[in-house]
Amino acid sequence: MSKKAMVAMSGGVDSSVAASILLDQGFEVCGVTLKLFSNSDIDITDSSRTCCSLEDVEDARRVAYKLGFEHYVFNFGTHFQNTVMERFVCEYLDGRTPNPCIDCNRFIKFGKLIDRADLMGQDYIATGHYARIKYNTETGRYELLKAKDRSKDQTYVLYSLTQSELSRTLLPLGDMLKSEVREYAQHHGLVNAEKPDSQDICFVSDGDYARFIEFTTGKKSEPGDFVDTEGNVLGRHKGIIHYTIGQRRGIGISFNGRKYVVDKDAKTNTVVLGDETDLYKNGFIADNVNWISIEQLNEPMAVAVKTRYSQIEAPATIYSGKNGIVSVVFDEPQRAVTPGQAAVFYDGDKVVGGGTILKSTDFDFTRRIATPTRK
RNA sequence: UGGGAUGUCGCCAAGGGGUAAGGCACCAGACUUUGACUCUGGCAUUCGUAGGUUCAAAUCCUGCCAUCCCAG
Repeated sequence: MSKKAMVAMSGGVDSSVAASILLDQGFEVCGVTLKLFSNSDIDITDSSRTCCSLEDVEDARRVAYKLGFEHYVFNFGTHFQNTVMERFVCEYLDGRTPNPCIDCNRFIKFGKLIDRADLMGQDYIATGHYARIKYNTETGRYELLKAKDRSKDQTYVLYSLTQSELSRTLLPLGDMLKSEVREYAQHHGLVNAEKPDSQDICFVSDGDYARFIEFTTGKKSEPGDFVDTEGNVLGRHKGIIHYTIGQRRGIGISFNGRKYVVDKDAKTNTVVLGDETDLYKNGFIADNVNWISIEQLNEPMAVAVKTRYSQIEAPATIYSGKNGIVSVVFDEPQRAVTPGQAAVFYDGDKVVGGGTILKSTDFDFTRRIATPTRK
């Protein structure tokens, strides 16, 4: 009897091709599209949004119909609001910079969806992510590996997957190039073969996430002071949620050269501006760590770290600390390490694990102590 | 009121007779399943103002206006 796989279908090419491939491989496939919010609830009037719109559901349904398998729509709206959206807003208000896509994967696509798949007697869930999962017989652990198509690799947003989630997940596109996926879609006459890749935060219209936060909380963000690294006031900012570490544009004040947001302080509602060189930090500490290739970090380990989605990883050493905290020391200082963003540790192609950046640190090599950069 | 200095894009700023550099800011694209960064492109028919000299003036001359500094 063939295994059952439930494919999370966004309506885009990737997940559609993933479903088709599983069918080729002999799985008993069903498709599911997640309804995460309705545009009108969150003040989106632009009907061309590419996530959760009616067109997307229709695209997924048409692919399912063409390939001949069942298609369902699950309404995860409340859950999405209580986890992804809520956290997104709170994080920004606290002066951090969240990555909602990672939360969505953790809580929705691989959390809630697996629960639902269980109820429906499914053996696996599958998605159109570009990454690979392999079982290592020596360590007895499921490993998350980079995709064949390095330019599309999505291991960064999947670092939070647990062993049990990995054991139940199929990622059929891990060994394919994006161009091959598009070709496949064309040969099989899938309606969305030419559909543009999705991007930006799905629940925010026209990229104005600050407006979303203000709409959700019903409050305008509080203007405050821009200060330099010495604490001198340089001007007024339009609310701390509008800025993130490393940001240059939108400051609205001209200086001799380029200035960047170097730090934010939610308590004093202050945004610190400085030069590019002020952005480089020697390390950081992370919490909420999830280990994948190892069970736990017993001794310092040399890894390559990614502190943002589109970034070349940097060599570093990770040390385990108290309460599951991990401290990371870069071989070379790295630019704009931002609290709230995910840090993912790699050992070659393998994801060792990852966590959330708590704060950057300046490691003083002469004193051999890691100190917080600023308070 | 004397004396001095300065007025070139929203900000800073080159240019000192030959037909308006550059930086910042801003805008638009590209890149991107987060926020950013980055990249590419756009951005003064005009140089406080009114005249004059010249083939030609932001650049020289004159008046006026404005701002700043020093005196009293």
